[in-house]
Amino acid sequence: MQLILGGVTGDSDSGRRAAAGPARDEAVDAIHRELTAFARRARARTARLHPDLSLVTYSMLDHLKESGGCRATDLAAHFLLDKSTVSRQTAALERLGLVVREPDPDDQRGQLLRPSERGLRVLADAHEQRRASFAERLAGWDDDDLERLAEYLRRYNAAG
Amino acid sequence: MQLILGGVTGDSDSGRRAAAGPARDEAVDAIHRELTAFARRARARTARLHPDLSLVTYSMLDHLKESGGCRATDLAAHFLLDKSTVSRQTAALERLGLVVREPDPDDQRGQLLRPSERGLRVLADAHEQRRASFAERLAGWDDDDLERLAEYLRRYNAAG
DNA sequence: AGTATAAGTTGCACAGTGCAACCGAAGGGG
DNA sequence: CCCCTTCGGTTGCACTGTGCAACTTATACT
Repeated sequence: MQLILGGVTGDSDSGRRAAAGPARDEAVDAIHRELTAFARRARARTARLHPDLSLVTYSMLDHLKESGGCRATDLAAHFLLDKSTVSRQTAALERLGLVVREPDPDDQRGQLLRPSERGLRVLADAHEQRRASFAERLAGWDDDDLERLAEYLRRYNAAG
Repeated sequence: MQLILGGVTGDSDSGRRAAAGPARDEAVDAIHRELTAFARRARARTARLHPDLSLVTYSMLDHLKESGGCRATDLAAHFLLDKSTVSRQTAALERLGLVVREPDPDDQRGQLLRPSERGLRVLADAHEQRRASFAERLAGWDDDDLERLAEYLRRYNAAG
């Protein structure tokens, strides 16, 4: 997923950046508040959409697909989770038949995790449900605004 | 917290809005992915910042301050949580001495919840910590971009 | 070879959550 | 005026997600 955008002032040489001030503080506050509000609701909402696929397992399965398969340790690093948590979630995904394990050819200690056929189908289904829910929420938005918001969020998360 | 902004095309009469297309789908996908990535990390991060004040209790305490005091039921409605969850979280806040209960003068069944003196102090402290962490993350951002992002998020959450 | 390191699993504890059952106080017809 | 409903709140129960620590096994390095 790549976005090629113009118009977002990511070039950090603009003279007005990082100017402390009340307006800026308010913007930071608002971003803080709205992002946490989103975080709070996301968990509750996604739990209802697809019973077998929580927010976490969905994200993991998605990452396995996007990365073309990786080890549990890589998942833990990517999602900033403890390896025990990853171990349990991947075990659950395996029990559901959504991922398959194969020995890592490069390192006999590790296992490569990949989505199974069924995993890919369930993922596509869940993805479509979620995308539809998002699209509905964003229905009234201008294309330019959508692209700017997408780029802002990518920039924000990339910084962390 | 109010932001008065220009430049955000919230007027939904623009001719290019809601035009389905691959670019728009990619933007929606990216927003979906980045927001969930944020949600995933927010919980883990905020848990470390202030041990007594989780993301949930912090948000509740903040809402009690901003609303000037409200009932548990109001918190549940605002945060889309079960009343039992709110009951437990507010009980925890009370045990910590961060909120006080007083009988609701209008309805003897309910109790008004307010931050205590100490609650206000702890809240201000936690707020400052979080704001600093956010400000650091957003240090390289142009003021205009910050305000646009804040407005986008407000608009997004308001729609839900 | 022997030791340190890395991947993964498992036991344990704990927070957050929802549902259902319950209690007590208002409130609204009969 | 009394009963019955409704509403605010608490508690018991179960379940998920999580981290830490201990352990197992396999690799890597000196």
